[in-house]
Amino acid sequence: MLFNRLGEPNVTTNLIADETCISPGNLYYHFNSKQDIVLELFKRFAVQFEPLLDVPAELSLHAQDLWFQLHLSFELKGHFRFLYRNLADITADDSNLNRAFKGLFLREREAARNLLSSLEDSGALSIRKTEKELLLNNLMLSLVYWIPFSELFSESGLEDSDVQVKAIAGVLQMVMPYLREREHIEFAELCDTYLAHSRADD
Amino acid sequence: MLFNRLGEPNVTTNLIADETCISPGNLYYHFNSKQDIVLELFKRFAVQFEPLLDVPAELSLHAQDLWFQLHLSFELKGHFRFLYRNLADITADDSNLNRAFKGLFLREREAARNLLSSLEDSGALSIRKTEKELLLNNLMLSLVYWIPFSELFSESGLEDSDVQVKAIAGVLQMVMPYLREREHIEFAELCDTYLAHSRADD
DNA sequence: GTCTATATCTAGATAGAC
DNA sequence: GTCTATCTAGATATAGAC
Repeated sequence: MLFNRLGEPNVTTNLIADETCISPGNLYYHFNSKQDIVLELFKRFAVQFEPLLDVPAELSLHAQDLWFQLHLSFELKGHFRFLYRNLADITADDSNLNRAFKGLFLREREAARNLLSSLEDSGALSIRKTEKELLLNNLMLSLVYWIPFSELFSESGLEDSDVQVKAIAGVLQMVMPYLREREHIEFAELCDTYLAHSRADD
Repeated sequence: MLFNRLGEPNVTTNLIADETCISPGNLYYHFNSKQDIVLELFKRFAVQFEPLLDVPAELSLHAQDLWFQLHLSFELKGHFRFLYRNLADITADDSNLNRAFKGLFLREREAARNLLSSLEDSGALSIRKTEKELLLNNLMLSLVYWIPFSELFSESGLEDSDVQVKAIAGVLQMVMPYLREREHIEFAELCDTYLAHSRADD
C-alpha cells in the first residue's frame, strides 16, 4: 500500500515498521532486507498472475470474455502497480527480480500470441506475420505500461474504474482492425457500451 | 550520459564530478543541486523537442515524411532516455518538472491529434470520434514509453537502429487501419522496407 | 518475537583556502 | 573557478536486552 502510494524508493523501512505498528528491529526480524520485502510482494503478484497467463485451450473468443480477462489482469496489476511504475530501477537492483519479470513478460506475450492464433484458427482474425509481431509489441506496451502512463495524469492508477475501461478498450481497439466484420462489430459495440457507461459515471 | 547509462537515481554527484574531471565542490559551484542538473538537462531536451511539436500547416502527409518526423522524435528522446525511464520518480520529486512534462505530453497529444485531423481533411483517414481518442491514447503510450519498454529487453535503448525501426513501425501500424487504401498500402510498404532492411543488419 | 538504541554507510551539500 | 576536507541527514541494517 505504501509502495503504491509513495513509490518504492520513497518508502523507508522505518515508515513500513511505523505503519505496521511494529519496531524497525522487528521488521528486520521478519525480513532480511528491504529488497526482500519487494521480492515477497512480487512473489504474491506472480502467484496471482499465473492463472491469468494460462490461456485455456477451450477459451471462448467472445468479446465479453476477453474483456473480463483483461479486466482481471489490469485489476491485479493495479494492486501491485508500484512494481510497474519503477520497473527500470526495481529490476536493475536485483537480477533475480529482473529475470523473473522478463520471464513474466515473455509468457504474457506468448499468451497474447496464442490468443491471436486461436482467433486466426477460428477464422475471426486475419493478420500478416510482420503485422502480428508489431501488434504484439504494441499490445505488450499497453499491458505493461498503461498503469504508470495513466498515473502521470490521474494519480489514481487504475483504482478509478474509468481509467481501467479506457485501458481495456484501448487494447481491444488495437486488435479490432484485424477482426472479421462480425467480430469487429461485436468488439466495437462492447467497447462503446462500457465507454458510455463509464462516462456516465462522471 | 551517466544518467542514461546508470539511471538517474544511481548516479551520485561525486560520480558526475569524477567523470567530468572536476571536484565535487566545483560541481556545486556550477549547479545548486543534483535536481538542478536534471532540470538543466530537461530544458535542453525541451528546447530541442519544441520544433518537433509544431506540426506545420503545410505538412506533407506522405509516409516517408511521417517516418522521418517520428525518427527525429524517437532519436531525441533516446538521447534523453533517462528522463523517460524514471518518469514517475523524476517528476514526483519536482513539481516544476512535473508540470513541464505534463505540458509537453499534452502538446504532443495535440500535435498527434492535428496530424490525424489533417489526414481526415485530406480524405486519407477516416475514424470515429471515440476511436480517435483511444487511438491517441495508444499513440501517446508508444511515444512516451517505447524507450523504457525496449530497454527492458535490449539495454541499448534506441541507440540500436533496429529498435527504433520497430518503434516507428509500431506507431504507424496503429494508424494504418484507419487509412484509405492508397495511403494504407503506401504506409505498409514503407514499414516493410525498413523492417526488412533492419533485419538484414543482424 | 518484540523492543530500544545504535552502528554504518552513503548520499547530497557546504566551508573556506587558494 | 577550483580545490580539499567536512558536515549533515537520512537510510538500511544490526546488537543485545527483555
